[in-house]
Amino acid sequence: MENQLFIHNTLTRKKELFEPLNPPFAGMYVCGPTVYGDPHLGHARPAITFDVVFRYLLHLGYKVRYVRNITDVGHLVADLDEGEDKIAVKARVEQLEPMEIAQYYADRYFIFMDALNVKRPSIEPRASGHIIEQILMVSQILEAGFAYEVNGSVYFDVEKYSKAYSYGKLSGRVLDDLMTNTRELEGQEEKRNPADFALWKKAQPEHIMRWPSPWSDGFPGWHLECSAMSTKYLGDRFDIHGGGMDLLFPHHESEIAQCQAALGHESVKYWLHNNMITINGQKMGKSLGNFITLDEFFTGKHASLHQPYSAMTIRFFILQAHYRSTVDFSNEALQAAEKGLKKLMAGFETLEKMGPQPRTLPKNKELHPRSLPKKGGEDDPRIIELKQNCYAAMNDDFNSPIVIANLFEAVRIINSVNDKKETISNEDLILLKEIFDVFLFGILGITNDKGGDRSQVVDGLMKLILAIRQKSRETKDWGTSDQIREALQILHITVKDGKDGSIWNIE
RNA sequence: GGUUUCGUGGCCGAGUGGCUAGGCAGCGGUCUGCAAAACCGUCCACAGCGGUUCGACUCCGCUCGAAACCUCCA
Repeated sequence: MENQLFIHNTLTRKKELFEPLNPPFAGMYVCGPTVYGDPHLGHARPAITFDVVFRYLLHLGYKVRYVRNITDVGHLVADLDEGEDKIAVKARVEQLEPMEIAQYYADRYFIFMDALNVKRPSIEPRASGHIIEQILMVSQILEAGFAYEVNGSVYFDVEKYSKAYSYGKLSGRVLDDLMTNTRELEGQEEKRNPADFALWKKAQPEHIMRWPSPWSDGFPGWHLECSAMSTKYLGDRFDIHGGGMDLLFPHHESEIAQCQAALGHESVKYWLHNNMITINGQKMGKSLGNFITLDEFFTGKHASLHQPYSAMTIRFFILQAHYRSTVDFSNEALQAAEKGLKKLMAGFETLEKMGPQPRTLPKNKELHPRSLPKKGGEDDPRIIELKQNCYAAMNDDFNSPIVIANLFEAVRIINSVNDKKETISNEDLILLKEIFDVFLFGILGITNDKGGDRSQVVDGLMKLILAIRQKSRETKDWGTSDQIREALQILHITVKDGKDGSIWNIE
């Protein structure tokens, strides 16, 4: 199978063939969270999006180094580069060390990402641990002549940079517009141009988070950490840089400028951006105050939620949309995702129960019409096609909705075979199982998160109980059999009677 | 105002110049002690107006509407 992976590059706005700079290695950097609040649904989108990218690249055999930062310093509360550090503000309010806040929320982030089955990246560097690298980069930019120092602060000279390179190439912005349209804000008088951004800020006396530098005791500007850390861990040229679309400007635009100025060339080959999650048509975001935390989703404790939703429901919900589309949150949509996922998992369980079957030798002439005739010993072309479709979908800019649609088609075939409406070969069963293992579990990262209480004891008890119930059914003692089923339902154990006995699962 | 992007059936959400997306919900049927599940069939669509074309939901233009970014945000 040829795996020609095409990915959408924001820089060119086209799908491009993915050719890593140094195969079989692939480097990927993704902007991680600023740890000053509980992770919400919006944080889940990029984490899951790039988790799937990570998993697929690994599946294709690349040796991937995936770097996702933790921002624990440098983001200012408001008013551009003037103002207070978010984490410091939170620390003062809660009477804690800033690092205590960062640690607490970083831990919370990891807990919830683990629940969503997001693989841990190869490296998760923190901005506060890379002050030296950031200072070095400021020096490089100063030496290159694309920055200037004023009163202990250092600013990037956008106007001068624009004469040599293109500031705005990623976001499609024009410098003239930026200069005329940037708002006049307090504390901008140090800058030569409103479009300039801070590389290093001198700390005011009350500012808690501060580090010594050649220019002042201060802290790094908020675009710098990603440039410094990506360079440190992935080199001055690497393959993929990802993040939310809301970071396109000014964050990623400024990263490009910083690297170009400091290193003399751009460092990123492919820029990937995931779209936003909306609620009532608006972006779910911290600043709008319309976000729902992952904790609230899992517990159902939020006014907008009709019920709790499991981590896998959230993951599946996000993967049902393409990563470059907005996805609108609603209870209806989440419930549909929950049911769809349940159907998919039930289909897989059915497949496992069917297990390897002896090949049916004489081909039944009365097969279901949709079951295509098979030549001797050949695999079912539909199933081969499913597998090819899944690869084609992933290779087309990670089109997870199409992969899922094909998995539902696989479930249809499985159920149809289970109902004895058609027959497939042992090899086909194995191939179907492989498709689920590779795509649903391996690449999309779905896990079976139900039935957490299952143990050997429970399995044994259930076997006994269902055997007793089966006896009552055989004697048409419906009272007893219904009583058992209802009692089990109260314990959230659902029993379904099929042709070949009863099956059960814990809700 | 500028930049970027989008408007698909009851809801969510793919995709393509002519051929079924898929899920959830609905309707009819099969199966079944009942229930559930499953299977089969089925209804509902491409914002509006022009243009290009043998043919457009798909390309182009305009209109209307929506969002993101231009200030921290995933």
